[in-house]
Amino acid sequence: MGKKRTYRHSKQRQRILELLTGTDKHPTAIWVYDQLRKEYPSLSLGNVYRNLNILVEQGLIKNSDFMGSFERFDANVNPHYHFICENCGSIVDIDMPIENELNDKASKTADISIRYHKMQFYGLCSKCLK
Amino acid sequence: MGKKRTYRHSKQRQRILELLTGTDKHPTAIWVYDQLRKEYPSLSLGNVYRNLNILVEQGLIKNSDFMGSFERFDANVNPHYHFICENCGSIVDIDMPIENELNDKASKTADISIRYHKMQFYGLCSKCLK
DNA sequence: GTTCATGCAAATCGTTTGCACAATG
DNA sequence: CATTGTGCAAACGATTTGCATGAAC
Repeated sequence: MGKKRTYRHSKQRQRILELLTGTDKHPTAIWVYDQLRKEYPSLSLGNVYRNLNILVEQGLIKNSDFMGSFERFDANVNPHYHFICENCGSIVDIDMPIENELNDKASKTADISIRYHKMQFYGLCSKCLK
Repeated sequence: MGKKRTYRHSKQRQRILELLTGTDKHPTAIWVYDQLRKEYPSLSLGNVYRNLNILVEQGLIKNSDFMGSFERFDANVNPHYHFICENCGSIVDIDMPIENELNDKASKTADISIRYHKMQFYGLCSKCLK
């Protein structure tokens, strides 16, 4: 039995979503907080976090994180891609050549100069496949 | 004039590096700490962090971080790649198709099943190019 | 009126730092 | 002996949570 959860309407959450859909930045919680404090002077940062997480739950926004909240250290200093198991969280180096053409391809989509890229694959590792 | 810095030999740092080169995991600081505490019961976590950062400075290990220490929220929930400016830190969505063949290519390098991938390009944005 | 949303402050968690002492070169 | 490394504890910064009150349905 999944926990049931109902969402009520909230002006603050509504405005947070509007702020996010209205910008091409990738805002942090504090940015949202600073913007919205002008309209709701009593707004609390904790509530911004709560609503951002609810919007993620609802699938209305995405949280761009990477490998979780821990720093990870790697003695393999050569450029390489990573695989992250969605079930157990283990991280594996992927032994395939770097696709440098992607840098050129991506450069052409905007007025930017690209030096390198990082890539992470997500799925299930051998252990978790069984 | 860059600040000069000399590194002395330290058994703890030596062992931290050995631990990292001897594993294919991508350890966190606490993992290293727990391993090494068996050998050095008085070891402090703060010192582990200090040494990990020194090893990164020396280019002997890598710190796999992503977009800095802040969570970033994005109302664009469609899969897309990101560009991150190395100078100003701004994040831009990259408007190019997802390279799904890469999932197959990467799957073949190990016994894993891949559902999707993320990619981040790094370089200079239009503002910082000038 | 039951449940969810809010503000506030305190708590939590990963990481960094100040300090006094020990080890290195 | 000048400088770096260490342990310890406190500080830090981003995020979460407990609690009492207010709003939604």
